[in-house]
Amino acid sequence: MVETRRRQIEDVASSLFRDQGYAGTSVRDIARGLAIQGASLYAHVASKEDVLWAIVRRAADRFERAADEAERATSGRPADERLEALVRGHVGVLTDDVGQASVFVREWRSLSSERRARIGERRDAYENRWRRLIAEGSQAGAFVPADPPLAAAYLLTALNGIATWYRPGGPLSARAIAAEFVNLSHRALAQERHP
Amino acid sequence: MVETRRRQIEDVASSLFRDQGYAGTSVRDIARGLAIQGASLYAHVASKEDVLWAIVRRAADRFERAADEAERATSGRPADERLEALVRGHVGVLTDDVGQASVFVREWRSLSSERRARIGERRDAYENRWRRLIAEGSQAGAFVPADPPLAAAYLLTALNGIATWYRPGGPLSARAIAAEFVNLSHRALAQERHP
DNA sequence: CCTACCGATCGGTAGG
DNA sequence: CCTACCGATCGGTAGG
Repeated sequence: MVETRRRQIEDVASSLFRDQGYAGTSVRDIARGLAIQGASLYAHVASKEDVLWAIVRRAADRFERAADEAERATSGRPADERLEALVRGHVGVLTDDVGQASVFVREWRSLSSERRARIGERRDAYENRWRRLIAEGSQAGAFVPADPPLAAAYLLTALNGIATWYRPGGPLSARAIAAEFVNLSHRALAQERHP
Repeated sequence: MVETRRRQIEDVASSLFRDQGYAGTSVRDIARGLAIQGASLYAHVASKEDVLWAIVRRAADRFERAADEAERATSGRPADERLEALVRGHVGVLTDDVGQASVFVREWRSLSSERRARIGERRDAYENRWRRLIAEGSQAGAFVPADPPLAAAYLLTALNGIATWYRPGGPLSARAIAAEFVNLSHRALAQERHP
């Protein structure tokens, strides 16, 4: 099946791009991971950049869907609950496919300028969801007043760090990481409730 | 002066490595930034990797010195004060020379395996200082109990994110960033004092 | 998916 | 610091 082969290519490429970077990975490296000749890759893809583009777009889709779902499930709830859902969703996307997610996080700058601009907009829109929530929570008194752009950048990069060091099957389960990162993020922002 | 030219090379290279990555930057790109021929660079450096190596080492020196100074200045003080000093020092290193710091943060993986292992050790030792402080603070009751490796990873990558988006002369001063990031980090870990 | 191949660019050297 | 140059590798194409 054509789709399946494309996926294999993207999976192998994700893992190589993650380890060596896009520029540091050759078309022949990718082909070697599939046990085919370098030139044979072009039976399936139009260019090296197309592979990166496909990976980045699919990852962007996943982050957006996770945020949609988190916001849907917690709409109307207090800001700290909505934050928890957003964090949990984001961490889930990272740990479910670290290769893909880390390429999204780190290698999107290697895209050609037009494509870079396009996912740049999607990244901004995604980050804006976090800023908005932080602004709302600050105004509602649920959060300690914070600068929304700075606090969003702080949180998101803290979470995205997972893409750098997480290994499935390692000593830390995805669940344990999510639990701790939810706690840290919650405490960083949420107002203490004094009983 | 030989030292000065080396510095110019490293500064130009830092900025290019930051924007395009080490693998995505050619020796001729660096030379162009100095208005000399690509081959002329080799009158000053032995290899492209030597330039990366020099940048990474100097950045590592600065992070370690900042942590030494922070620990010296707050030794014997409560854990939350020591954390503040460590955060402030780390952020200061990042904002004082973003180019160099971001190469340290992101491009050290491009070093040859022997050198990568050597700064890997230094990075581990640096991260261990944070883990140790978090463990001590957790035990002393100054911090909400946290998993030291996870919490250290969370904090450090949150701070290191500055290397990605900070531009000197931008809308956010280094001082304002440091203040907000100190607050966020403090709240993420510190036990509330109930009056 | 393969073989054969291409022009461009890479990091780096020789010799001034 | 320059000119002239090198072998290796790069992304990609032609033609099966």
